[in-house]
Amino acid sequence: MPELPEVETIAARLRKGGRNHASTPPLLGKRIISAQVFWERTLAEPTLEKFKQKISGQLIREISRRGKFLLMDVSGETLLIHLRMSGDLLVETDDKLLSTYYRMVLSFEDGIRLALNDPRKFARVWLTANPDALLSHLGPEPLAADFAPDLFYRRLVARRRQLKPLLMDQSFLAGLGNIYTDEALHQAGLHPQRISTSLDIRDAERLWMSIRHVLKEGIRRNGASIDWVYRGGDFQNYFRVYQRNGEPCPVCDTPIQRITVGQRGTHFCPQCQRLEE
DNA sequence: CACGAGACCTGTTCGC
DNA sequence: TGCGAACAGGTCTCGT
Repeated sequence: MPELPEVETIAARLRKGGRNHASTPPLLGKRIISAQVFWERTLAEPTLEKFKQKISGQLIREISRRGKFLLMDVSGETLLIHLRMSGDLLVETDDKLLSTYYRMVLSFEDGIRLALNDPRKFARVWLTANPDALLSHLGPEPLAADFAPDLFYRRLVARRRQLKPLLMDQSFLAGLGNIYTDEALHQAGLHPQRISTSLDIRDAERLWMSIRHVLKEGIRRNGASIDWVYRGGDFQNYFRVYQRNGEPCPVCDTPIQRITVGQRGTHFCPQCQRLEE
């Protein structure tokens, strides 16, 4: 489910509380009373015993995001959550029933709970004093002020790879997944299988702009909500190519095509995104 | 180094 | 209707 805009939306909701439809209290400044883990592999680090003991009584001091990781600072340590394919975080009160797909629940003071809902069980949670061990391999934040187009160009031509798998490589750039990569490449008019070294500075600048534009739009729409994992965003209504195979390209009306690139379903316009000039 | 296949998981949708 | 295959917003590890 979650790429950068979805994780950013969730982080903001946990920080400030839910706005629009679902009104939930902020977790910032709240104290954790206890933890329950229903699928052991969800907890990557430390052991279940140590985790329960260390997390109890902790105050949430800060909530942030790096790439697709959600970070919650507690005293001396950081709680990191990666939602992978089907994870979601729900804030609720403890008179609600636990869902079958809850893999971990943190109970806060005032009867508030944070539930990690994750049907496919891919999500992972870490509690560590050294979050950099997990985060240091990540590439730049695409929305950061110091992520400049010329830096992006240099990184692109430093490797010889197809654009789509390269953009989704978290060590190259942190935060893009299948949806936003397809959308950004379409907007930039670049074929997903175009080789990175073949780009000139103008191509790179266009792609830089498209990536940032698409991510900002995603955040503005509170992320995308598709399938049965609904979370309140509506960016799915603004997809130009993702899961729109057969539908007309919004730019030129050519039917959108679906191919497989790097084992991932890939959507593009064969007219706007040509392999060779 | 780059790439493909297979794992990890469960649920939905599609095709016969 | 039923049943298997394909597919799903991610990442890791292994072999070539």
